[in-house]
Amino acid sequence: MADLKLPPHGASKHGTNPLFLRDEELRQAMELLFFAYRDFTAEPDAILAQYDFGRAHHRALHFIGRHPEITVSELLRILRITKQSLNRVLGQLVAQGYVEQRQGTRDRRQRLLTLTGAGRTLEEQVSADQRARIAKAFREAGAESVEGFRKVLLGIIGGEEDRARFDRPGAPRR
Amino acid sequence: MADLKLPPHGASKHGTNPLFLRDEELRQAMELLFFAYRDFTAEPDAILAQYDFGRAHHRALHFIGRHPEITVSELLRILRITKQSLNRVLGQLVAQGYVEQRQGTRDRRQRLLTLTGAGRTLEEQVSADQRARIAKAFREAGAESVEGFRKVLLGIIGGEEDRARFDRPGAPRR
DNA sequence: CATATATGTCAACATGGCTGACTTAAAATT
DNA sequence: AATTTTAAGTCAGCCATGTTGACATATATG
Repeated sequence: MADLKLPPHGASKHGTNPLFLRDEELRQAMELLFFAYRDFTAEPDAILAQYDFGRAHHRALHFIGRHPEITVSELLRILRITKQSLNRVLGQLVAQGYVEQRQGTRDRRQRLLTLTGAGRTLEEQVSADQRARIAKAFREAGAESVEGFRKVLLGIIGGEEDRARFDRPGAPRR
Repeated sequence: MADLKLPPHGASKHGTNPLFLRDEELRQAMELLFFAYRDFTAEPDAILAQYDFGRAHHRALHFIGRHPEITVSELLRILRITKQSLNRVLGQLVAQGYVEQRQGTRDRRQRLLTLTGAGRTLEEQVSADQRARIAKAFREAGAESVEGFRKVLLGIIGGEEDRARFDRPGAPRR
């Protein structure tokens, strides 16, 4: 694969060889992901900077918000970072009153994480632009396109565990 | 927006209030983007590490590959990073023979960037998993879904300039 | 000729990843 | 009951990649 002899990647937008067309299609998709993600994160990053927080804080706020009483290990599994990295961020969020830790009852080793009121407010504020951006894109693209968007992104996600997070009750079974 | 009183973000998967349903839908989309991007970048990052390169190098390789003779300022505009950040990365790629710089002919201040053979080989290798991943997702989701995926991601991208990059000759005009 | 533009460079700093080593408390196993 | 495993936290240091600010050079443009 690495030593295929190919023309410059951008060279055959209108080429006749279907292999090149396919490559062009795939590389366009890569770029779509890059640009969308770049613009998707720009605004939240700017708002967070005012709180001396970064994208890492937002990710923690988001997933704690979505899963009240989430355990530290589950959060680590989702974010795929080390516990040292997470603890730095989590410590700040707890110290500044955005996240609460409670000892688990079934397993008292666990520290269950939940947003405080301030935490929910902050998350709402930080994600407002992202939600508006997605809403606009969904509205413009239409319901069918939204379904396609979901299907393709699900296909890109690697683990069955993570895909299962998006099972929808009323969705067509395929 | 920040002081709306909402239940925990994950609380109303089957709720009856359409506002909550909408919020849930939007937040799911945010997560889809997060997980897809996380898994999309994991493999390339691992391969690049063997060359003592990072994701920033990959982005440069990708866009130089897609746009041979791209100028530094155009690359900066795409990546939205400072020229100091780019130069660090670019310097390494040039020093190690993956990227060539040529003086522009029309404007001799410009340094036109192009991948060398080694650069193309490296980019091919690093992006192989990404292309395979997208190809699999496209294949499983079907052509209609791919169209929807494109439309939604285009809607997420902010600037008209960047959207124009994806104009397709044969695409339906809507 | 004066000014604006494209590029490069030096220095210092911040964020958020990482590894490795070690601790504590509680659960699970033997 | 003793041992081992697990969940979480901590300290120390490293690295990649972003930032700002100041300044330099060559070339294009008015």
